[in-house]
Amino acid sequence: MNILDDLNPEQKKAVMHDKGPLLILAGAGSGKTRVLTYRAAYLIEHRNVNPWNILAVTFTNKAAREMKERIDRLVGYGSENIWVSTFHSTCVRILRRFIDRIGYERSFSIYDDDDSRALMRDVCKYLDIDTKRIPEKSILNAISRAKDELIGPEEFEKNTGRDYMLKKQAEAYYEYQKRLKASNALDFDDLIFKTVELFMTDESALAYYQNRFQYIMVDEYQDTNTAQFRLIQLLASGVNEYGEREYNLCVVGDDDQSIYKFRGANIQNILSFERAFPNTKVIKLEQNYRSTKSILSAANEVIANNIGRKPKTLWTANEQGEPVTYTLFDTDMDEAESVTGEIKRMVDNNQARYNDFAILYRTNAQSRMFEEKLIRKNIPYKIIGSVNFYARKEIKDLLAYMKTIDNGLDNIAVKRIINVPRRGIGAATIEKVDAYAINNGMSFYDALVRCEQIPGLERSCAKIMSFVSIIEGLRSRLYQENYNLTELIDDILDATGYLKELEEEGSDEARERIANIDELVNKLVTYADEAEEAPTLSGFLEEVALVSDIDSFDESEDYLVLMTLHSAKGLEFPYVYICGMEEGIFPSYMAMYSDNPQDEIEEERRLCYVGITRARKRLSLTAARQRMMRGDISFNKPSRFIKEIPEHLLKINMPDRKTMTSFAPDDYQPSRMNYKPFAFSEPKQFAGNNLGELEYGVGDTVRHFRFGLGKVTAITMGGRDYEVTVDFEEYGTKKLMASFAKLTKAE
DNA sequence: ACGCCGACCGTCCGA
DNA sequence: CGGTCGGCGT
Repeated sequence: MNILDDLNPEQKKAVMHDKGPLLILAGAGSGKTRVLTYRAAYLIEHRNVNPWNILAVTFTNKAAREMKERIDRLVGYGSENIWVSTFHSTCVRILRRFIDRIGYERSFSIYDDDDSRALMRDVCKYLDIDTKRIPEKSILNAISRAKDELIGPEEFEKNTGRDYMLKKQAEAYYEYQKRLKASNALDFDDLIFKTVELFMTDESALAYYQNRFQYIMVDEYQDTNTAQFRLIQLLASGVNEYGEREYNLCVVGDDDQSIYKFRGANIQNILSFERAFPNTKVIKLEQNYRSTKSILSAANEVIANNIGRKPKTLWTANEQGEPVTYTLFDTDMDEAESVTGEIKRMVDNNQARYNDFAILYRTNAQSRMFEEKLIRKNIPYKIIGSVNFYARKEIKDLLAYMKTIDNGLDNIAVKRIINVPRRGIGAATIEKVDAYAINNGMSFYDALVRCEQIPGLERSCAKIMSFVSIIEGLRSRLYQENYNLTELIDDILDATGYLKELEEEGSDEARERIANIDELVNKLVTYADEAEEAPTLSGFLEEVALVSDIDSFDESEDYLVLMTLHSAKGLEFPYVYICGMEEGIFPSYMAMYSDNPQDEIEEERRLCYVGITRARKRLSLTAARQRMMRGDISFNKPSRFIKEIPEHLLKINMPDRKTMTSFAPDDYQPSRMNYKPFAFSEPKQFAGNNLGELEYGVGDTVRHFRFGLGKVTAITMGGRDYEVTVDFEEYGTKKLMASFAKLTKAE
């Protein structure tokens, strides 16, 4: 076999690169996954590298799974020993083995956002922090950013100065971290942070992994944060048998696709990689294999508006293809109706299947209108990232039972379910137990066990004891022979009366909850069947904690998929719709009016670039003049990103309905009153600017009073008016302002 | 202790 | 608009 045959020269160089740091700047669609997988295969087959010594890190489980499958197909056997997983899973695996060295128990819980918020609520109450003035969310956010930067509570406090707000946040950070520890729990950011901490404090643990991971590959490197960079740097800094540092680290990224600054991604990681790792070999992959020339040119034109990027130009040998289309609708409802209708028509005519399409948007809220239309049209669809399955109440309740059984120290889990279903244990009781637990340095659960010693609890104690005995009963069964996890969940549902309560309620909502519970049981069975090691409760909880919605996306199933532009990163589709191309939506209002609009608009633009480059054959952009947002009607201008695509690449569609009016004028500024960014009660800003509808579109023949007959070749918006390009039979091509030219449609 | 209702709020993106 | 929280009545 020669796997090198289907690679271009640059790709080949990357695959065959021997030792030392390698930075691959891989443009969108340039075959970076191919390079990574081939490289892994090449190392194994041609350099005699033991698969055991290779680590590949991705951002999503889906990407990890796919990479594994592709390597599997390339190398016969042994590939199962390659460690391919996400940053978070990698860290969990490491911590499960060594976290006791930094004072946690190896059975630690993983807190999701909800759990973290519940904990922070407790913390704020305890510290008397007025969450009206300092919302929990903002504190959690500050902590999260700090952890991204490897800043612990001590260092955070040092940097607070005299700022009251920051001082309070520092206090909360301390207490939050203290309580996580007491609950033997880690939040998402801790997974990375604590792994770095482990490696910094325990040389033998670090040496173990440095020795194991002699070749490291990182995908989507542009989205790593400082903590992740440090983690990779530590792992890659092992020495070989001659005592030399080789830095066999291969990272793949594209600075133009960096779209996660808001969650701490540090673009410097890619921009200064060469400085961090001396003698870095840099390889650029600039040939795009995915998109048509039209689509790629549009992408290049848009991203060219960003300054401070690594210079590169993607090119493709693919055909020119159809022009990118842009359609401005009256309302978001028209937009959804038309897009879904167009897709259905193509599928009905057997021109495409549903899974050839993707509808992309900036915010999850935009999915609503589409969903309504899809249901009405009976189109099979999947919305990625709307309500996370594991965030549903009944699922979280059951998981909290499992966590309580698995890790009795997990105070948040215990508090969540102590009165679910209702056992007559109220807030007052919980408060007393909690205070007792804190004063006596014990866990909430241990305090429950000793509730007889807690003053003022005489009446509730019986109720508490019955809860404790349920948990103890379930826990003891876990250690029986032949007891499996499916039985456990059945026993939980049974012993707690959870299922019974739902069955008795009999409402539609209750039925749906039961269906969700069944789904959870299914997932548990799947987990037990597919687990690589012996299935355990912690193993299942861990898997659940680390899945994201995109992981469940299966492109081989024939449904239409809708998702945010962020979720679409790394995917491709023949036909892509990017909807809601409006100022205030995309780019978002937050970016436009932030402290640093320049930077944030550039990030939005990169997001736009990511979106455009998802399309293989056809890209359709849409916008709406008016749109329902949070119950109000808002009016937005078309997105600046539309204007950044040169007109010769853009085909402006007129919606079917004859209601075209002008674009909003350029000086049309969103209102900032009332924190309602772009909502107006009346569209009065349009008054005096009514240019009348355009009765013609691109391709139509029109008549001008002086130039005679001509064919419309393009319509763009310039400022306050349409700019119409007409190819006249006698006078050649002219650009005209629609409101002045008085063009009429000729038959 | 608990359920209901109305006020209020926060507005994006996500592992 | 939709979720959450606090107040109030039972």
